[in-house]
Amino acid sequence: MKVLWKKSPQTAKQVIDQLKGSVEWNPKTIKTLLNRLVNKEVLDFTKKGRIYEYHPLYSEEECRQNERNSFLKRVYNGALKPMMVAFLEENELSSKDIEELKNILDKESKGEA
Amino acid sequence: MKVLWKKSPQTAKQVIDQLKGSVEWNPKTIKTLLNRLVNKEVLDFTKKGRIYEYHPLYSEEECRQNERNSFLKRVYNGALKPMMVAFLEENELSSKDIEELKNILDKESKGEA
DNA sequence: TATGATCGATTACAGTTGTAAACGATAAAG
DNA sequence: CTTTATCGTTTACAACTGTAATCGATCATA
Repeated sequence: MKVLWKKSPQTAKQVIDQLKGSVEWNPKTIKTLLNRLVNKEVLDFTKKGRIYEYHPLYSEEECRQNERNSFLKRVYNGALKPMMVAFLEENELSSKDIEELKNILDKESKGEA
Repeated sequence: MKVLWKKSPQTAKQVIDQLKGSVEWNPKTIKTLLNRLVNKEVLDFTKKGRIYEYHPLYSEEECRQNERNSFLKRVYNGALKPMMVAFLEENELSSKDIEELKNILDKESKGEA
């Protein structure tokens, strides 16, 4: 539902058109979802005549941060390293990515005396 | 609900006792949950007389793996490196952990020629 | 101005989850 | 043997989610 993160504000019709092709939802369904997101206070809108322009109340990065924290807590009880190890062990990374991650780790170890 | 991962099999009563203190659920509630987990085929049981001993059908690590994959896909569209970077940037790691992670990364870069 | 298309709001309805009580069978206690 | 406590099973019910149709108002069109 967060086609609105790519561009905002957008009217319901615009959102529906965006989603056409990517998912197979009835336009009615999308209206309902927009409505519910407004009720949950994650979207807001401004009236342009009788038409609403919707816009997100939270950035994609804010949501990701929430997701990261809750995932880490729920699945790993907050233990970061074991989680990192598991991800590293089951996914392949390009050597470039590996270098970049090592650089970040280096910076971290400097950050704390 | 996965006190059963720590020790299994266990009867409903044992599970209830385990949970006493950690969470505030009515024993009835716990029975319901056990039942639903059996229906969802994530728990199974063997009858000991009229009492059931429950045991998990999937290991904790199997579930974690699922959680990891769905999280990575859902929140990061499967892109591992950005996810790693975000986790590293918002959490502190001990220098020991940092070293260990770097070692793993080293091994990975050797693993692929 | 009457009519049909379109908007957002309201209502629908099945499935899942949180939280538990009621029910029927059996084992334990008197 | 009767009463009571204890099992697992079934039923309850509200909130939330997936998926949409309907309704009342308004805008566009004939």
